[in-house]
Amino acid sequence: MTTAASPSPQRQVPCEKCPLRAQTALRDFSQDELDFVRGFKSGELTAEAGTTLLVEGTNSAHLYTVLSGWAIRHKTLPDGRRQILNFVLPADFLGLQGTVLGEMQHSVEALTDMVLCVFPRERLWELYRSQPSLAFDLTWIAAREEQLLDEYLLGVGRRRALERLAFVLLHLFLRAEQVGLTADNKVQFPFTQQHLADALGMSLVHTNKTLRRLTASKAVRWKNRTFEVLDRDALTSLAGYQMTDRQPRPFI
Amino acid sequence: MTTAASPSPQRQVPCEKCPLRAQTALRDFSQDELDFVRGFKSGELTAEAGTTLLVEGTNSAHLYTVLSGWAIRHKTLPDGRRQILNFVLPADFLGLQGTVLGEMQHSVEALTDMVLCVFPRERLWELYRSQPSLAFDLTWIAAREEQLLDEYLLGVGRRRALERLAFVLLHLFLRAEQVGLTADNKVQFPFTQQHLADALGMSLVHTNKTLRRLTASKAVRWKNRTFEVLDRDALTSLAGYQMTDRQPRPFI
DNA sequence: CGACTTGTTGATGTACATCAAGGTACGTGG
DNA sequence: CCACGTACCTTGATGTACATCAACAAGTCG
Repeated sequence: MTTAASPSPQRQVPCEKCPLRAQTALRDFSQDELDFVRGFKSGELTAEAGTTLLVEGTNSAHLYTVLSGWAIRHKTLPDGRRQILNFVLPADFLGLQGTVLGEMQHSVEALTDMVLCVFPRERLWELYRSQPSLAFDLTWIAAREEQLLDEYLLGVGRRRALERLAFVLLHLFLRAEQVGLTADNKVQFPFTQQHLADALGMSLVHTNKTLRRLTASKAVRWKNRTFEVLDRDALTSLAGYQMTDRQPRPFI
Repeated sequence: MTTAASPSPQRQVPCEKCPLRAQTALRDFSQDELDFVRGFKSGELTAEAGTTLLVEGTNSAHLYTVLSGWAIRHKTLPDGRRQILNFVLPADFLGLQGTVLGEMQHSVEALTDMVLCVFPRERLWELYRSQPSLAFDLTWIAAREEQLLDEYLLGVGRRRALERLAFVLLHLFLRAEQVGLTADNKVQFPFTQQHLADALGMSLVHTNKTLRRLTASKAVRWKNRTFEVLDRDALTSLAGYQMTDRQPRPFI
């Protein structure tokens, strides 16, 4: 029962001062876009670590942009086996699938305390009518997510444990770096080895053994969920290759 | 060197008589949308079985809607291991990822002779400016694709061989049914067990053994790539559950 | 010319031996 | 108590090897 670690204590951030906007990896908005988004935003949501933000099988009236914090997107089989589909970081957009398909087909769970920007789903149509560039961004976001899933599917389907682990850790590190969550080639990951196992489609024990093999290679360190990249080239080569974004990333 | 089996011999189908439009599973277009699409369409592409339509790592100037035929979307690791990301059927849309992210991150290969509707990628922006409903459809399509990948990732990561196979076969059968490619609970699948193996993330041998176990269950038959569902409930239960679309499907 | 035989090839089916990954159990350490 | 580390055994999945079977091409014979 920790209290949420909001960036600025209990005051909503006005869109024009959105902390995400400082990120170099994100594209700039025009004044018109900014005005629209300000009107579109209906509030902020502060969620504690452990909260389930979206539940598989339910409808959600909202769309979210993550302002701070980490989450996972996951699905669970009837008998409890769980697959983490991907990790959610600041600037990520949540809930599109629900808009489009009715009820959510996956759940989202906060790994840390989070702050999210909230948009009312029923007004999404206005966005499409009046803001083609933002509409395009939403498609962009969905397509990028799809690309990411392609990559993960390739990994889970065809890569061996060590490559798969190296790939996912490298990818998470790069994403964290993009949004300024790294320092000194280190990140504080908010997840346990069990989470990693669920993302990799492997058992906890095997994940542990593989992680041990990986650290033995001296390319990385893992201590108390602090992940440190010692030799980025070595890690990249263990992972096979790395994914890169080629365009400034939009967000809403 | 077979000649393509076009639906109507060498004559381009006008959009208002698009054969896909007859499908009940697809939504209707307004006159305005129809007019736009007619102008947007730049031609038709006939591709022979075996052709690679889109190549990982290259840019493509076009977007496609599949009018007829089957294809696979796949990725390959440097050492040749291949993962089929999903199967492409009539009414599917191809190329969005490329628009949005620059070069394609996956390849698309025709499994049968195909006819595709071609749209110039550089005019996509007009669609967003003047046709918000079609823009929304594109987002819908991307989100639905994402949902599908979620499901496949869950399967490859967490399901056992038999469930996974049952799930994919059931899913493909249902998709084929939606576009009218089944009769008598039978489909003529255009792919070999090797393709199935690459989609499931398993070896050919194990796929074969698993397929044998599945047919032994009397729920399905598989003979010369003809797939027959004998007991849909049994198959569904082996698969765990089935995916269903809840809304009329758009297409462009 | 047409029917039959032979050779080739690609897709399957099955039998091992082997190995990567899973599962259980029981440690440690914060 | 929960996350992590490891040992030990089990098992699901792989890889190799080889047999079967149908489709198809080429050549042969009546």
